Amino acid sequence: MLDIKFIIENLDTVRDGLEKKGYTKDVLDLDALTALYKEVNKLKTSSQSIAEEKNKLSNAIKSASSEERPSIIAKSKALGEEFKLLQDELNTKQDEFNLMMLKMPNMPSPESPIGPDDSANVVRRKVGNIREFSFTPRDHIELMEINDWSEMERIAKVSGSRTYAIKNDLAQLELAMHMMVLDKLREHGFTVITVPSISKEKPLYGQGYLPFSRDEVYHLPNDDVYLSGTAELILNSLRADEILTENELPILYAGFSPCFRREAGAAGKDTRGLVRVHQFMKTEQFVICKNDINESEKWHQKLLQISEEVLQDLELPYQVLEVCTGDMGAPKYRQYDLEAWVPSQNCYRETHSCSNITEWQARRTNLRYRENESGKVKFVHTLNNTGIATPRALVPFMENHQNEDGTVNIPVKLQPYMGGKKIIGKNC
RNA sequence: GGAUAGAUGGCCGAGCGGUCGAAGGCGCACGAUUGGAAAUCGUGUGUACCCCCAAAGGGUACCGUGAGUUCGAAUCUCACUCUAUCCGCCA
Repeated sequence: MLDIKFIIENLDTVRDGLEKKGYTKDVLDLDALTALYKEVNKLKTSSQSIAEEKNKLSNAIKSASSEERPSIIAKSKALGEEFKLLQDELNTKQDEFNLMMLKMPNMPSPESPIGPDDSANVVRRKVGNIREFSFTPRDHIELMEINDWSEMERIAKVSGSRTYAIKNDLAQLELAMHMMVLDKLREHGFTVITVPSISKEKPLYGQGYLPFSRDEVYHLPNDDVYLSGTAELILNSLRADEILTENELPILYAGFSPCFRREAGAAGKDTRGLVRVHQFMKTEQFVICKNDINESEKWHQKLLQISEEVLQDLELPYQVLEVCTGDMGAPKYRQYDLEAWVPSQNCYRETHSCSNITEWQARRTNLRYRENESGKVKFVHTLNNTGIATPRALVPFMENHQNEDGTVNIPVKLQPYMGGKKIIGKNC
């Protein structure tokens, strides 16, 4: 959420930001928003002055004589009626205003490339060499089949499409990746935390998932709860409504959780294999820091660096993509995606998404801190980034590290988490 | 699933229709005292919003959430949420 006062004082900047993010006037009308804000304030002023008068009368009653009492009560009662009418109108307008504010996206960073969709994303750098195969490489599905690493067809019968079951060394590999990343994050000062995948509705508004994309999230109507698509959802609301001390910041969470996504908008995309599934596991990096753009940009770079280290430790070639204004989601100020090379698709595929949200989420969750020097209460900045997400990360992993006989090499950094194994597969 | 108890400020805790934004304590900040500190004493100590160019000032709301009763609600009524304990079930 943005600050309404900021919006009003910087109408042109905000209009420009909206445009860059792909919001046209018929989606979000700033003139209507400011007019509504003024109307709400007017109603507030008049309803508050009635409340004031009413309070005065009520207070007068206790000291009034029994003769004056009935007339004061009658007066106060009449004011009460008037108050209620105004209050109803105010509530309606206020709800309308709140909804509009919930729909306002964050302003993009001036550093972000400007463009309407992913075609305008900019490759900032490529790291690692794309391997030249001396044989015809297999895709990850074939590799799983020849090594007896999966039960893809059978699990589809049990659990439906876009689910996966992997076994033997590959199952161990999946968990090993998370352990490796959690260890790394702990070394960087993160608090390792495992969180539920069950969420009430409110955190979805806090994160900025709602009111934007209800279709994407699983809803369990019997209990009116939702299945979380990322630990970010939970971690973002974990400290909601608190006023932290500045000394507590930054708060660094390494959150592990199963994640659920309906993939409603991805029909027909990546239907086979491990790239896009309804349920997966993710270790998430989440940062809560001071309200200072230099501070949060510093953390943004730090998070990016950590996930680059992860891909480097996994010895995967990757590129750093800076996401353009039109392709980043509403909550985001600035976003990088990391994409690892997938030989069978002859392209880079997203493994990490690293975002600075600035205070946009904190305004929604009402998460603040008291500044040491000024004693002022300010909204925190939040940031999030993937640590590692499986099984997707297994796709570039298997394909890049495969040998001609179908075995897969384990990079040195991961070997301790694989019981010292240097290579996995049926033929080794 | 069944049965009880409960939800008050940063924390503990009183209040059970008006004088309550809320006693008292702890904590915290500032000041006095001290060579310095501890102890002691004094003062202060929530958030959001509205009016106001701003400051000063004035006002409204908030005692889990939402509705209701009343001239007036932390206090009474209802619903909901959450927490604790016991029983049952269970990885």
